Amino acid sequence: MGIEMNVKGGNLTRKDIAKEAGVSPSTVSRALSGSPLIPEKTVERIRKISFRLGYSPNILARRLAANRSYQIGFALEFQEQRMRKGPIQMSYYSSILDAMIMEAFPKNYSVSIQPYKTEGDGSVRHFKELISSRHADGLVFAGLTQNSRMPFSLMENKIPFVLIGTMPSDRKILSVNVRFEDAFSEMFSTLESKKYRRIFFVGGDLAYYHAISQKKAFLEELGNSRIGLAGELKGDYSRTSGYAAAVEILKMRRKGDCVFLANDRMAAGFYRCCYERNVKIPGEIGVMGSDDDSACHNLFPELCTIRQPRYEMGRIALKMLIGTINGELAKSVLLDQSFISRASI
Amino acid sequence: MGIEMNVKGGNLTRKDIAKEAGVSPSTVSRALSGSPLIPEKTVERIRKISFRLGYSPNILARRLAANRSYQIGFALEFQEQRMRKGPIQMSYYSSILDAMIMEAFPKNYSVSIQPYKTEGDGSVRHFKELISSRHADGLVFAGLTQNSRMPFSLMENKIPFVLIGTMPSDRKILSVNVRFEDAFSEMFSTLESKKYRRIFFVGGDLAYYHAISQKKAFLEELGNSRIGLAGELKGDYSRTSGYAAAVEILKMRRKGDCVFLANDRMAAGFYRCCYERNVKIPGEIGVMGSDDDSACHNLFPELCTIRQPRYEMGRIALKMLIGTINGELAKSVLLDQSFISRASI
DNA sequence: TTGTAGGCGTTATCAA
DNA sequence: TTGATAACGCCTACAA
Repeated sequence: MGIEMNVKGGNLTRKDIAKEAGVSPSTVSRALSGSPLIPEKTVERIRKISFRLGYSPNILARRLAANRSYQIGFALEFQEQRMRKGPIQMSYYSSILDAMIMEAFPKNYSVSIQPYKTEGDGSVRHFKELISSRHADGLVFAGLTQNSRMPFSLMENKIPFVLIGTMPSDRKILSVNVRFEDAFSEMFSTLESKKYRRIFFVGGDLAYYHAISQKKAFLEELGNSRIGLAGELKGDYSRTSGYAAAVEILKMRRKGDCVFLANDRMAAGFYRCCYERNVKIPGEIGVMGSDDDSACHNLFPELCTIRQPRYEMGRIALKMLIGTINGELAKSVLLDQSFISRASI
Repeated sequence: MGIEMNVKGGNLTRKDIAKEAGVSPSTVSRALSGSPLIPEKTVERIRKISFRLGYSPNILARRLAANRSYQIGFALEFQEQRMRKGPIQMSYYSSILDAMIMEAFPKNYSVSIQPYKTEGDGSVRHFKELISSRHADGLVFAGLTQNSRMPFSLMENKIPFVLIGTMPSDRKILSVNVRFEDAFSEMFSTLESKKYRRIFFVGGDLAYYHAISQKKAFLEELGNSRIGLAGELKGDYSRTSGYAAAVEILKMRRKGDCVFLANDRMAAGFYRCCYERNVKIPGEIGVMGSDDDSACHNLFPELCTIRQPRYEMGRIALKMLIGTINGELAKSVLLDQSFISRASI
């Protein structure tokens, strides 16, 4: 025999199980949700019947009764220009998402991406609706620009949320961020041991906290080292900006120089320029990126980088958020990055 | 003045709006869900009041009443070995997910990832529960192995679902797949025009429909061309298997040879080997991959490849699924790939 | 054109 | 230890 399910036309409900077990619907509810009131024997019997009939409680009803969606929204901005190609830059956030899902799964939460377009206060209203309509119990934001007022408006509206990679000026706002100092310090001592003398800095888009904070820490730790600053260039995290930086840097470079780019993507642009001009890495110039972006694991020689604990950040953010939703107190978290020495220096 | 919201302690409901507007709750419902029964004037008034009070219908109640979750599950297998790093290979599916979300968004559906572990018939039961408990109205599967019985069991259990990249033997099962022939045909004529004489084939993991079908089409179209088969190697889609293939191929290669690898990842492994041995691409050997994987856009020289319309596949799969859920008839779809000529040949 | 009332399937409270 | 029963907030016949 197989499993006999849905013999009945409509939906199977508690009632059906109750009838089959000769108990009342509430007993079924209690038995199935692990209430201590019901004796083990009854629980077992009801469980068996439910399994045999293929019954599982209607989650929609449960959610309504609990007034909770058990859903976490991962708010990601989408760009209409890139419509029909990938308006959400999902691949960039995939490891964070991965972490959030795996963290949510055993807690019976699910994660859904909430795409949004920034448009003044409209988006705050949008999120407020998301919460009050119970689409989600809370939100995780990643990649907000530093000057966004969003977190404050969300706060005022009592929306449960956690920021990833954006440092709020208000302590009460929950966030998960990284510390740059230790990784840079390790990077510079490695560079010293490899006899590098000067370093170029190619920064990221300063609209983001990450870029600002990274630059600050870079310069600070550089000051503590015996490496000299060869030059400072602006980038915007794009591969083309890394390429453009390379064009300049390759002109100015001297023996014993290396370059740090604010993310691996830009480093890939740098590599490309070196490839085209037949400049040897690390022979003629050392190259370092940041993020340990898996898309850059294809570069040769392997790119030396600073790893962001993105998976860990996603995991913690979700944990904090669920805690907050359940009324626990949570505190913002700062994680350490790690310097990954590879063949490009 | 700002927006006055949630002055009331509990939740704002239809009733509150009804009272404010001097109508009954059902009128509010109808007005807000675009029923043709209510005159435009009333609708407008109710809408204004709702907006002013910050009311939006409780989606949980709506879902319960409709007996629909308005959620689509994207079923992805996770690997416990890779726990704490990214057990779901999200980045691989990110553009499909991106597409599904954007397609679902305007239709008021949301997409949530449903991680699962394959374990005999247990997973079918898991999915059946997902549906009967109304966690999701339907499921999208990507990357099932060809010999999986899953689709048939799902079918028997009347679970609405669509497969991406797995060709079911049963016509009644909905799927979105790609045709290989035209792209290969174009590839071979390009190779002819570039005076290539022989080609190596490095296949993918033959557990997948994609790999089987790809190989078949490759050999067929090769037969129609003037290019010769230099050798056939096995791969498993991993970078290391591409590297291993390279080791063999570089030994056997002659002038006028090129190689096709079943995906770009393996091609990246091939590149690495060439880099290490200082073999020039395409000077000493031409290289082609498949998928147009964005993670391989960092390769130099740019990798010639065959593009999978992954975004389009995700979009169509979701459209088909929602159609099916709503009782429409849908038909499986075969999309064309496109050959992307780049500097590596 | 609008209102009334029953139903959706739970959970939780209060009795028994 | 169990059983009624009232929420939960919306949708939708059916009635007016």
